[in-house]
Amino acid sequence: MSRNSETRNSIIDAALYLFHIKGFHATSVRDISARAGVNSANISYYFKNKNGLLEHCLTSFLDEYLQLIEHHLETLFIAGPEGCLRSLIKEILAFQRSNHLAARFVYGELSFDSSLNREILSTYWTKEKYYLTTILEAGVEGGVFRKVSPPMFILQLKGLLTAPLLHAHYSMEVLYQFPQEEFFTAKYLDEIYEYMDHHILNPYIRIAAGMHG
Amino acid sequence: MSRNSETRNSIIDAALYLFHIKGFHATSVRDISARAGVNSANISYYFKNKNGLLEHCLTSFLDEYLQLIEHHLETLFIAGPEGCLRSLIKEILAFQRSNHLAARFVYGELSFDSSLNREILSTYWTKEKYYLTTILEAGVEGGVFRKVSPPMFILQLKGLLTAPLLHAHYSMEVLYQFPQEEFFTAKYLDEIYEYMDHHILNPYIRIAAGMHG
Amino acid sequence: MSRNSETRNSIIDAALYLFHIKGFHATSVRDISARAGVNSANISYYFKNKNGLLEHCLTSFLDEYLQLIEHHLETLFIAGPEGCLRSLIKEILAFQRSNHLAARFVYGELSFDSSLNREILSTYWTKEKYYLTTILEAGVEGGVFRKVSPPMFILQLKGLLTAPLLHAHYSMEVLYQFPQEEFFTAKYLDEIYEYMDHHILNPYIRIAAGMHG
Amino acid sequence: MSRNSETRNSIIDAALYLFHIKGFHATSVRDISARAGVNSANISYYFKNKNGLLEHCLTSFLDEYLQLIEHHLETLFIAGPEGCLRSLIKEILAFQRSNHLAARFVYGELSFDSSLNREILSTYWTKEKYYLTTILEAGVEGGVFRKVSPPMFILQLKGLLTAPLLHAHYSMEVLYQFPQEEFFTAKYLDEIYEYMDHHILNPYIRIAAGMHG
DNA sequence: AATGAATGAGCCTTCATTCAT
DNA sequence: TATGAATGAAGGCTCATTCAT
Repeated sequence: MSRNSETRNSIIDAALYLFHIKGFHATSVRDISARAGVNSANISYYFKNKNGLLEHCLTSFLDEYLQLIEHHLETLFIAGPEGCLRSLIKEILAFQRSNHLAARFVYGELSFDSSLNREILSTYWTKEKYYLTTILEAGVEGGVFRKVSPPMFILQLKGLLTAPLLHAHYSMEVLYQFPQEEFFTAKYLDEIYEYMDHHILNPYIRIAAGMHG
Repeated sequence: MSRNSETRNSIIDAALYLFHIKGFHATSVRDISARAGVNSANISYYFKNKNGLLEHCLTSFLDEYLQLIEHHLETLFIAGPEGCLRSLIKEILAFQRSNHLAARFVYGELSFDSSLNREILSTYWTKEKYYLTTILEAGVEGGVFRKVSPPMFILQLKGLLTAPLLHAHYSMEVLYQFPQEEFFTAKYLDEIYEYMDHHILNPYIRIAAGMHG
Repeated sequence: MSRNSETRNSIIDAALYLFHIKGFHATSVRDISARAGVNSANISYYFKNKNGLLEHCLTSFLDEYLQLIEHHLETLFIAGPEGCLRSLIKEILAFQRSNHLAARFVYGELSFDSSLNREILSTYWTKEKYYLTTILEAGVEGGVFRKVSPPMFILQLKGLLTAPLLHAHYSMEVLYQFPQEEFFTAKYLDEIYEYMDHHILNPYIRIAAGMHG
Repeated sequence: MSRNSETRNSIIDAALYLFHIKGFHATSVRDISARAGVNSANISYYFKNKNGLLEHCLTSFLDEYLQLIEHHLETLFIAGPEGCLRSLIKEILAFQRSNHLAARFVYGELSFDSSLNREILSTYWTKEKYYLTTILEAGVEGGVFRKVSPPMFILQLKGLLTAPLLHAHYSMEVLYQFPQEEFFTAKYLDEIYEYMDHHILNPYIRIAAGMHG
């Protein structure tokens, strides 16, 4: 039951794709195994059951995501709160773009109540919140950020960061914006920067520095 | 097959609740009929099938939502683009709060690919986009709004407006913000106003008017 | 879900036959439904699941069996302990013969450990033991029975009564005795009577009465 | 494929235990291999398949059992029919007690119809019947036994001998008799002796000898 | 001698739906 | 209008078994 079997990987790939397209509950293990080109009993073999496969998809995505933030936090003292937050946002967008299958599915499936999800996700999001709050408070203390309410800010930031994921169909088919394209991400990043500039940067400093219009 | 049978209504209530809790695919027709206290054959009788019930839930929510915008658009010439947009945002938040069962489920289910959804939803969202764009362009033309890209703005606005819905669990269990409480909605509205002020209001006018910090 | 649907009855008949032939675990719900000529979902519909069907077969057999003993006990004061026990044995053999499908399966399946069986069966057997012990003790007190140990006697009696069931194949294919035939039952009943005469009847009374050689 | 591999033995032990607890069909190959602490492919390797393992368990038990009777028959001319039968019964009870895992399972599984069982078992039981009949007929001819019908007697004897096995749960949980304890076996042996005395010993001889009350 | 990977068949159950009443 | 009976399809999962190593 090696961690790097080809069968195992093909199952994960198929699952990510189908979960993201149809959602977890609308995807059958037979769907997954058919797409992976393997026998469906392998899902039970490698992940115990369908939920185990879900759990693996969730945690492996979230592990990487948290590591990204964690590693980034180390730059807080070098880059300062503003630089740190700015580059963090950039990297999160990039990360979501390169992992958009998992990302969309995690955020989508997340809305629904499942004890499984809740237990797993709470842990991750609590850590994420802690990291973000740390950056914010450092900024407020140093006078570079306004005195924002961290939860309120985090919720809005999350809304902005995940909008291209959660409204992907809408974005593409109604707005003709294609979140997967590099061009879009660059533009969208600028928008979030601008939001950030006006919303949490301390205006006096901003004006003093003559930054960002 | 009257439109106002008690049986019919109890089915809708049960469906909305369960769809929003577990999602469409994880909810069985028996779940719904059990919660509604009626025989499951009634679902076929009133809505043809499970998809018909879904369709009804989607469209009745979206109908009301679109009407809200539509009616609002009529105030465009009286209140002006800024006032119109401002009060529209307020009403959308209020509408989502009082219809949060349907709202959360519509946006959640929306992420997934289903020919049904696609057909139904595209029509609505296209109209919504048209209305919002109308307001925006009126504002830009009148000089009260900056020259923003409507799609980009709409996507961000959507992200902000739906964040309390789509990240409801996260909001409550990690951030301790409770989107259903009136207090929250009021505070969140202010945040969006502030975002709007900085993000699309023409800065010269803003400064001239000495408005909003 | 009426208690007397034809579908329901055909399922029970098929189940009893197959359980007794192949045993519970070797019988699939498809086997049962195929033999009953109904859709396999009906098993779930009428008995919740395969275990529920088993449980029904067990309890309905045991209910009838216990009632038989219970009704019989009422003759204790009329027929006296000896007559009562004698006719009880006769009726049990007759009952087992006319319900041999259920009987063989209940005693056979009983050997195996299943929390289900244990819970259900214990209650019944405890009652059975109580009834038998009542008869025995009445006989001992009245001097008509020897001072036998009730458990020991009951175990042997059980062994004798169930032998034609539990060793049915052996009986038929090796010994050429056919427990289902009336002739066999009559002969076997005599054998048990004889065992009873020598084994628990008080010898002094027996000799005095000049009974049974 | 040596006959005495440790792996092989651990499989047999695990199988005997699980077959006796859950029955053959309720026991999976994985259950067995897990309990034996070996890879489940070993079962194929050593016994061809699950049925082969069953077959081995049956035959190795029955071989030993038949040998026991066979060896015993040699004492017929020394000990005489009564002594021979008496000590045979004693040894069968002892044998069943020390092999109760296999014994209970063999008799339990025996009830069910399986071409496998039938083929295997018939041979053994036929031999057993032959041996027992030989003893009986020797006794009848010598005047020490009454003219009993061998099949009838064998069936009853079998019922009595296997009662503690086949009604093991019942015996322990309802009657509080524990067949595995030495004390029980001794007491039970006496009971069977008494049955034998009254049931097949020629009464004149018995009275003349003044034996056994 | 023994294993882990992989399979196809089959398991029990639940599903959405139909239909006579 | 509303129901209970019944169904065929599909669900997730476990099974005994094979095979290369």
